[in-house]
Order: sequence, then C-alpha cells, then structure tokens
Amino acid sequence: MSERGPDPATAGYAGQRPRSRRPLHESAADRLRDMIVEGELAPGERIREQALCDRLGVSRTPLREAMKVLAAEGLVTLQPNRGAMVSDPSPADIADTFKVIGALEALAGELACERVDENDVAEIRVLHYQMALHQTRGELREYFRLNQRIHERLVELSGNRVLIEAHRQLGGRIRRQRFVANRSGARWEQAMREHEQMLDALASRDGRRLADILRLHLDNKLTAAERFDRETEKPLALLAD
Amino acid sequence: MSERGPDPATAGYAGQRPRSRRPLHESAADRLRDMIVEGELAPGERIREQALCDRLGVSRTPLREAMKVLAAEGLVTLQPNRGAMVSDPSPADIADTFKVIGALEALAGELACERVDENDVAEIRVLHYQMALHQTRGELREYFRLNQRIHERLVELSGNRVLIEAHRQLGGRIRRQRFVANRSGARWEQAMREHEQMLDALASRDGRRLADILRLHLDNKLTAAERFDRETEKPLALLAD
DNA sequence: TTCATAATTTTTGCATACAATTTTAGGGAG
DNA sequence: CTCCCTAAAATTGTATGCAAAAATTATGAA
Repeated sequence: MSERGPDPATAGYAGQRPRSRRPLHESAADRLRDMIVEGELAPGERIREQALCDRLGVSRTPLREAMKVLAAEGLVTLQPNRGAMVSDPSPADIADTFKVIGALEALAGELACERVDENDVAEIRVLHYQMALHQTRGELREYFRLNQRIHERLVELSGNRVLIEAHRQLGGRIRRQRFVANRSGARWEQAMREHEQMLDALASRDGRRLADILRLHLDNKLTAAERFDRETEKPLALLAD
Repeated sequence: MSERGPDPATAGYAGQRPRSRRPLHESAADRLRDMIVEGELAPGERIREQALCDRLGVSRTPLREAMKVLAAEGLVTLQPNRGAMVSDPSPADIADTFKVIGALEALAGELACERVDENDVAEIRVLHYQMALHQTRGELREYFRLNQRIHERLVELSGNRVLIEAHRQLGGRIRRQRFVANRSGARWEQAMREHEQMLDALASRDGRRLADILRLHLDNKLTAAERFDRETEKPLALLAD
C-alpha cells in the first residue's frame, strides 16, 4: 500500500544482483506505514515494541529506528519512556493539513504551467478521462486511485523536488482517513467539474487560475469531509478527491 | 542554536515537569543540528558513526536513531550500508526550498490576517521597528535575528500547527546557508521596504496582499542570494532577510 | 469499600557484541 | 604504470543483555 522505494534486495533482474539487502528498518517502516493506513494499527493505539517485533520478525533495534522515522513523518507520536502511539490527528489537525496541502498544490500548479509540454498535458488528460469513466460507472475505488494519481502527477510536474517530498509526506499523514472514507461517493459531480477546470487551466498554461482552482478544490474537499463527518457522527473521515 | 521541536517531555500543560530525563537520541539530534548549521560538520562530509559517538559521548544506538530523524528532516542523507553524509543541497534544491517556504508563508499571512488581534499586530510592529533600528545601526547579526523572529512569529500567528511545523523544518534545511551568509548586507533597503508593506498589510488585515508580498519577498530573497552567489563565486550562500 | 503506598512485572533506553557489507591495502600480470 | 584480483581492515546493520523508568498488581489502613 505504501509507495516503497525500489527494493535493492528484490528488484534485480537475473544477473543484476543486488549489491546489498534492503535494511530491515526500511522494510519495517514500510510495513508500519501500511499497517497504519489500513487500520491494522488503530489511531491512538499504544505501540509495544516487543509485540510489534514479534509480528514483523525483527528485533527492537531496527524497529525503533523505523519508529523514529515514522514519528518524523507524523504518523506516530513518541512519548519518552512511555512508548509510542499511532498518531490520532484531531479534526483541527486534519483541517490544517488540508490547508497546507492546498497551498502546496497551488504552487505546484503554477510551476507546472511553466514547465509542462504537450505530452505532459496529454498524460494528465488521459488520467482525467479514465477517472471520469470510472466515475460514471460508479467504480469508486478506481476513481479514487486515479484521482490521487492526478494530484500526485500534477505535483511531480512542478519539477520542484522539495515540494514533491513535502506533498508526499503530508499526504501520507491523512492517507488513512482517505482510505477509510473510500465508501463515500459524495460530491463527485462537483469534484469532477473542478477537475475539468484544472485540466483546462493546465492546458492553457494559466498558472494563476490553476492555483486558484486547486486551493478551492482542496477547500471544498475539506468542507465536504467535515459535513460527511457531521452526518455520520464518526471520526472525521475524508474524501479522497 | 537549533530550533528544537517541542520537547515531548516538557510540552503540554504549563507546569508539567519533565517526568524523566531527556532521551539521548533527542539531545544527540539537537547537537547534530547545531553542528551542521555551524559548519562543524561540512556539507557533503561523510559521517562515521563511531567517530561521532566519541565526540558526543553516546553509543551508536541513540546516535543512529538521531540520524534517522535528521534524515527525515533532510539535514543528512543516508546511503544503505554506506553510511551517511551531511546533506549538500544543490543551488536548485535551495531555490526549490525557497519557493516552498514562500508558499507556506503566503498561506500563513492569509490565515494570520483572519486571526490576529491588536496585541499580535503590536508585537510584530515592535519586532519590526527593533529590526529597523538594527538596520540603520548596521548591526547585522541582530538584524538577521529579528528578521527571522518576525517571519517565524508571523507563521505562528497563522495558528496552523501543521504549517508551523512544515515551515520550521524547511527553514532548518537552509539555516546553515543563512548562517554562513550573515556577513552580506546586500538588499537591506529593499527588504526593509517589503517588511514595511508586510506590516501594513497585516495591520489592515489584507490577507491576499500580505500573501502576495510574502511570496514576492521570498522570491527577491532568492534572487539576491543567487546574485550574491554569482558575484562571490562561492557555493550558494543565502541572505537571511 | 476506597485510597494510598509498596512490591512486582512490564516496557523502554542504552550499550555492546557479533554478523554482513563495503572500503582500503597489497600484490602480481599485462 | 595501470588494471584487476584478493585479503585485511574498517564501517554499517542487527540482535541481545542489562539498567532505568513506568505500569500493574498487591497490600494495608482509614
């Protein structure tokens, strides 16, 4: 589920022997990210090192190193001498995260408009219409997947590596919320309209407009999520569009 | 010297004494941040664990944990089985970082305008005129210190904790560059004019204008830094204003 | 019972030992 | 002299043991 880096231990073709095996603390971090996103480790849940070690089949040293990384990413919260827990962001934290992601994507949109060539636009267009197809067919899961790809790809097209990394990291923090909310189809039509505007703005290289649309898009996403939350009376679960 | 994150042992309610002593890996991380900012560890320099352990007086376990944190912050770069090195961001990386910081501060400006009361504005005003005084006196160091405080405080006034943390982290990555460049007084006048505009916009709660000024301010900062770099023929050293 | 307190167990923090990998040094062969 | 191969040294990755701290249970008095 998590986007792993290429695994040097297994990625080799025949003859291209990996120079070394992937460190356990990296694999452990990946596994932990997955477990958190998929809810195998619930938000707020206390994490006991030895228990996790048994489950992952590693010793405490690499696990603890992985935990430090996850903490820096905001996925777990460390309490000195009192162990760690899966981060349980408040609705306010999640709203804050959306605001920041919105600002990052807005910047990405502006930068992308200055760099994209016709190929890039065409690629986004393909993704967009694939997503539209899934939407009309009501294929929720595929729709969300494409949606996320589009946003990610747009950020990549900014060519700003710092931006890409910051966006990826913040997105990871609320991935679980999106994962959980994959069942709600609310706001599809509006979201699709906004995505069409995004595509238009990108195609015409109108960076300022694209930035505005992205900010608005993220704001609306948050609003919809908050309404969804109020209606379902469950912890803030967010839409992924 | 380093802006430490909130200490989990002391953060929380006022008067809540630390229940235990600060973990070694946290202290080590703080020390390492300082050493990197001050150039005691040079960019690109290979980091040997045992040597650092001897210097810091800790064993490898907490040091390695600290290194994982620093890597997540972007201050060091890890190469599996091949050790770590102090990150040596390219001019492009630094430019990218400035762009993202600009977007974050722009968002902070907008949010701050919706929240600040007269006290907050007055506080910024005081910092501003203190900075102006240091500028006319040519007190470079104090000028930079106040300058940084103003930007940090503005971001804090956004009330968005995710934003504050992201800004703090990205600022940390280029702190060494600013530290090195503390000798250049270029662009003071222009920077001061921009800061006056910032104060105006904040006082009149004009979020959109403040955001634009901040973006421009950061862009100009980068441009000046790049020119400074070309002129001195040294690795990109950045102004701190 | 209920609260406080002391003993016990569990869990975390750190150092160290060992294994795996990479880097370096040393010899030839061409 | 350079290149390549091999062995030694150095360095990183992982497991484990022990000490310190926290959580839990047990104990006793009001």
